[in-house]
Amino acid sequence: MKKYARQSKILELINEREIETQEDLAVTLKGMGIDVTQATISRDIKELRLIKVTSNTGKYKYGTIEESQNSISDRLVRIFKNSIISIDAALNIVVIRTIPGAAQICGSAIDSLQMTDVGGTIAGDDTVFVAVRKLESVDEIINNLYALIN
Amino acid sequence: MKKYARQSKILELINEREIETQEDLAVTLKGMGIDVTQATISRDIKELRLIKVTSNTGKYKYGTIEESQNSISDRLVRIFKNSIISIDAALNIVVIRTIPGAAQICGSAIDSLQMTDVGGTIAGDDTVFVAVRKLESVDEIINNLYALIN
DNA sequence: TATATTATTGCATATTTATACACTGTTTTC
DNA sequence: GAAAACAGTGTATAAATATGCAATAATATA
Repeated sequence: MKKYARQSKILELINEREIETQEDLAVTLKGMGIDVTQATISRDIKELRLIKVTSNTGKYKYGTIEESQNSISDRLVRIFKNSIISIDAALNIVVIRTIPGAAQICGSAIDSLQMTDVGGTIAGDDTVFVAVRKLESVDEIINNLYALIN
Repeated sequence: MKKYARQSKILELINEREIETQEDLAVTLKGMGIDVTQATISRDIKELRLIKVTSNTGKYKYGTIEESQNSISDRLVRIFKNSIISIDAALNIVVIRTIPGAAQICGSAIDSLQMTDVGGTIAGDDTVFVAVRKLESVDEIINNLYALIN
């Protein structure tokens, strides 16, 4: 039973190097004396719950969910950056204008940020209304949003 | 520019249904009037940082890193369950016996749990030593480990 | 110990995913 | 406003991944 020894090495390897494919991993392991095929690695990866993530270079690489934690909000930030046109306020409503069709996804993004004092959001096609609980918090929320897109 | 509207729908869909493949997603979107090919979805999935996870049924499905958070330690638990033979103590050292070859991965797993008062671990082939900082904490750590495998 | 059961793996291949290239529409620059 | 630079997408296909089946090894059972 050398399954766990192999899986242990796999975890080690994906932390140390940029492993782009399962074949990659198979070759590397072979170089370390662990003889295994891509098929088995596919099964190992499923068991270990490894995921394919984009590395800094834009290439795909294997990683763990844990280490991808950080980049969770990267998605949201990217979406904001690319689709928000303006942020404004009308009393306790923050009004966000987006490029056409992007309001829904910006709304979900804001929801997922779970900012304090945000009561909820509603999105049309190119506009999001963010309901703020306290008038005093409006500025802070706007600042936070600006911070994200800069 | 309907990219963001589409991506928004994609996020919605993978939360509502078990989307197994990109083709799956393409067909579903088509049914909703959003005409798109698998190639574009591949690109969307990269941008949205979606991942392929195993659903309850053992099948693959697409999901977000966020929602996979919970299952982080599932991997460790599974490994423990399958490879630990016994847990014992010698003064401030917790001694874990595993099936041959599995000690390394159990060691990493314990490290990643970041339990309080665990100074460090060292693993051979079928044995892990866990150095505990305080004698009083040994029992608690052993209990925690037992809890994991039951 | 012999037999039955289960787990692990490779091989071959079907399925799935990523991408080079070309085309179109949009934005920027001069 | 024309030219240039860029973003988004489909098509076709290369590349990568998952899996049915069969063989083998490990484990449990009688």
